[in-house]
Amino acid sequence: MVKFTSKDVARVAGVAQSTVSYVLTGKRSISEDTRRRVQEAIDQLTYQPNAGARALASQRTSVIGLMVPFSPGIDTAGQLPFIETIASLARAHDYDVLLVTADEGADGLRRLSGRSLTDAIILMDVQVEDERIPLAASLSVPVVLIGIPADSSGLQCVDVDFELAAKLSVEEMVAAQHDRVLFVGYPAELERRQLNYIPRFNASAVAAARRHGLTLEFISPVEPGRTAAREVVARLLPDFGKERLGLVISNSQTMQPILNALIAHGIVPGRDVSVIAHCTDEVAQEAEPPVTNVSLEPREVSRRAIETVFRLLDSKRSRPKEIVDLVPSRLTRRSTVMPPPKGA
Amino acid sequence: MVKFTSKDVARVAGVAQSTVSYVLTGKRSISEDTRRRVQEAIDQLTYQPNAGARALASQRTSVIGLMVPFSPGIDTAGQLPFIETIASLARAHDYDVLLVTADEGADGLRRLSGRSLTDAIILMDVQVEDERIPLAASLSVPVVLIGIPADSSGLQCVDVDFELAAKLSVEEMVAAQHDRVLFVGYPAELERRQLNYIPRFNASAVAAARRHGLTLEFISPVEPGRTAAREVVARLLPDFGKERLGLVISNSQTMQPILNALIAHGIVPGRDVSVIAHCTDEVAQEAEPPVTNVSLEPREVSRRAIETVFRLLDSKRSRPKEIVDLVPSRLTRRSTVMPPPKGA
DNA sequence: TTGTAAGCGTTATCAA
DNA sequence: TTGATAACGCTTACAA
Repeated sequence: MVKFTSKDVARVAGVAQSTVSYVLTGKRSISEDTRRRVQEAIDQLTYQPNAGARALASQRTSVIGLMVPFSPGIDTAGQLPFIETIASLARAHDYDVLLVTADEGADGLRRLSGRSLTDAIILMDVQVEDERIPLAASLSVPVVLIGIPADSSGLQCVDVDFELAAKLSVEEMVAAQHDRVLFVGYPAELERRQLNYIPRFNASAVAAARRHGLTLEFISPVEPGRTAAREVVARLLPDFGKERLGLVISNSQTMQPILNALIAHGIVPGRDVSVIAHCTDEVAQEAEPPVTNVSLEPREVSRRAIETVFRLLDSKRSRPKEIVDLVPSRLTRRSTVMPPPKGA
Repeated sequence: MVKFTSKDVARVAGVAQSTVSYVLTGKRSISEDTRRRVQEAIDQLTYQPNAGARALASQRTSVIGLMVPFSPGIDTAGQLPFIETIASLARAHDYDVLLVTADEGADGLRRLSGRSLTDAIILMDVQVEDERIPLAASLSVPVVLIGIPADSSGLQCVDVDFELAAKLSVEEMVAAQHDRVLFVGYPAELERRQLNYIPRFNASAVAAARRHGLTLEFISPVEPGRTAAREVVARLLPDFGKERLGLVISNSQTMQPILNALIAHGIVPGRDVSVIAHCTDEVAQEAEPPVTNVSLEPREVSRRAIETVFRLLDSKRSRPKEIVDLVPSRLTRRSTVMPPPKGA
């Protein structure tokens, strides 16, 4: 397969090479006749501009770097909606996505920026103390964070509103008049990684509980999978029936195993215990049984991240002030929360 | 952040610009003294070569294109191990990964190749009749397929050995002396997409069953999620206990819902029914209950795909003959298959 | 409205 | 072992 250049197109169309470029970029007004001849030549040769040459001349790559938290023990399923949405929306803006894994760390960022591989970078799964953050703020390409670091100065952040999610969960438990609410926490691997949403979620839960005079307990860490779930449920076994017990399951991956473990002991969510999970609506709907949830909105988070990227790319140099953009959760009732007691 | 070029490095090191290039690429022998001075200048300026310029001059991008089957209704969780493995292994070879979604179709391939965005392309989830295939074979960049199209001429394919997986499943059911084996099939969306592994899996199952005089039934399509699973189990309900029934669950996503539905009816896998699933070992191990499985090996498939990519990149021009590389499944017993009857 | 030509930052050839 | 220098294929002033 021979590859043609804009010079070839120019020759066929009988114009200057620069005219071909101007037809393509639209940065100059072109007579209708010329435009047509050039376009015909382009079609005839199935010409496409060379990306490297374009990047070199224009200082723009039309590529967005996406650093994803692939590493052992990560919530594998939860990442895909982010990646998918970012890839699709980037293309809608005529950008491509270069995928790098978080295990490259700060060096990865240095590489993307230093080699001018991308015009902007999106960082997923930012940690509280994250070596990439101070670097990110000093790069020549704009960086948008998904997640919130301890110090986000100079950077744009987008994240799920974990505070709201925790608050909604607690309030729903309060409304259903529970004596005791347990927060079933995150896998040790996630806690170790200092994802700041964990303290945000928990602190907000504590605050909301205090406001309503509710006692809160935290079980943590809890691994995903059946074994850990069975242990958690076994530990609670003596208390079911004695009191109105509510479980808030913080992590998507531990939800179904916990439900299974409950059911295995004949404990029916919505009758013998209340369960609220923090997960996407799709996951909640397809759970067994469908579980009342406060939503995660990975697609909306991604949409806003991409939007922020393009805002930054547009407003070259006039760096907009940093913001933390939180996507609110909605609570959807699916009958795993017990109705308030008869007497009420 | 100022960006330095190899010219700057040359000035600082007191050498010609081309010498800097040669130090970096190692395509020329350099005196130890010069190399050191250049390296010091590089370190001092934290110089990194511009990717676009490099691609333009060298005709190599050091980027691999990965086309992934993101689209509504796809097995979201199952894709990630592929993507992750490919991204990591590419980096190990000093390549980056450009992610494009399959909804771009053949145009996406044309773009990657035509604009010289990538040195090679990996196509995931190839369909039987796939508009991208004839195009792929004619591109100037090598293409490796994950999945097998109707006509793979001129292309390298890597895939899970679905035939073997089906055969192992049937043989295990035969060994446990089942009267009747049901294959619980794939979601309609997957069947519609003409993924060739579906007929491969099913045909192999039929052939193996015939060899052993076993009757096979197929339930298909079966959507993922609780609703469809409950329907399937409800339909079978009259037959449990009357005969030795075996279920082979073809699709990872329908497995847990089916298990849940069985358990909800008091039907215990491994005692009242046999279940074998085709899924990764991780998923099988964490299922409730842990399920006997024939393995999917997404990481091994990805590893071989990347290996093939680099083989093709090395053997420029001397295009190796096309191959279909199948990754074998292993059967792992986890007690969801009933022991053979006492009398035996 | 169009053409000419100077870069962009590398690689790689040709001399030395 | 090293230095000049001509590509690489585009974008974008500067002229016309």
